[in-house]
Amino acid sequence: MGITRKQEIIQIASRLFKERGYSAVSMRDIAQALDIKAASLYNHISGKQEILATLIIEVGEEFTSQMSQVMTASLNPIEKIEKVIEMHIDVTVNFPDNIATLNNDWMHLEGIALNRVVKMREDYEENFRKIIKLGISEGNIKSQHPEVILFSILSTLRTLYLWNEKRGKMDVNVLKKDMVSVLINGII
Amino acid sequence: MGITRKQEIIQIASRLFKERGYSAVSMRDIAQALDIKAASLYNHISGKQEILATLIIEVGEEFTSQMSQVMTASLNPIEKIEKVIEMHIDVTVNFPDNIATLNNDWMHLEGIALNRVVKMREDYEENFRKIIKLGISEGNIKSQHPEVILFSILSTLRTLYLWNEKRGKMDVNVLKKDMVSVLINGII
DNA sequence: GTCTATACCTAGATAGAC
DNA sequence: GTCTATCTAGGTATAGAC
Repeated sequence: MGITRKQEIIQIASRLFKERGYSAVSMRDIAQALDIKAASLYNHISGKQEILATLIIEVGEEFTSQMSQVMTASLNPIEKIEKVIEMHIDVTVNFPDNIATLNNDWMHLEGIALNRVVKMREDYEENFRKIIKLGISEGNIKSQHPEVILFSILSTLRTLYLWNEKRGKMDVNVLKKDMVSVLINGII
Repeated sequence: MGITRKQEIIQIASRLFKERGYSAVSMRDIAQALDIKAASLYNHISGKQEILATLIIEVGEEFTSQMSQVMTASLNPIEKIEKVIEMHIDVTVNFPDNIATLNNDWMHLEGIALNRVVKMREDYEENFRKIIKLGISEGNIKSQHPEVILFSILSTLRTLYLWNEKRGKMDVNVLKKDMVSVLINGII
């Protein structure tokens, strides 16, 4: 009961999309990496768009579900941010290629898949923003532009996937501890 | 004495590359945005590769030159990091489209242009790493994995270009002050 | 489930008229 | 400096044999 051929195609494709981007990878490239001909791919997927939509929505739903767990947990804002950072590191370790494609190629989605993903992203940001604003109003977070805080943390987390060579040598739990420390307490 | 047709082509192209990525933008797209035919582009540039190389190297050299000024300035490590943050915000304001392409499409460069850009990037990171390590050894920066600090700050700075809608409403000097504060002192 | 063959389209780029 | 016309290569996708 290994993975299906469809999952295999999506896995290989996401690795190629990460390296070269969706538009620069052809169906022939994907097929070649699987040692089959391009035409054979169409027995398992409807087209290139389906590959893109599947792998982006897979990781998008993971983020959505994890974020909603954080939102309903009984933690203070700082603790929630810590959880979000740790969660983001876990998802990056589990779906590094999907995240690259989500970040860089979401705009090549077509139809309702595009709308879904844009909405997921907005909801995710809005939840994060709520945590930060609550922390500011409670006096636990510096009274700074919440957008600057949101952007700084989120852009670091979103590009974690680029950091695999160095992270590979580092224990995930050490990385979490250090990341939380740097992003919350600063570097001084 | 306005800009040349070549500069105009590169300007339009960089905006399109930012929005859709290098591979998804055709020479016909670029031509259409200039209200001419694709064949006419070749009177001003040798091909699509030249457009890519020109706009990436332009901003790459800007970063390189600005970073070397910071390195030779008589400032302590924390002050140097502040300067790098401020510098990065300035370059982002001046070259937002070039930075998007540098970040996302550098791997589509061919020949020696690719080597040059990869080296520029490595040198830039290495300079930043030196500042952080010196700060740690002098006791002004937290004794944490320097790579985590480097990565956190750099990934925030590199994706600043994505943040144009909100930044547009914010004064550049306020943004610099807040960014320095968040990245150096944290959010608490 | 994979193949060959192919349809149809769009890509980057060039030639030569104006 | 821009045009039309065109070349060649490569793209996504389908039909039908095995």
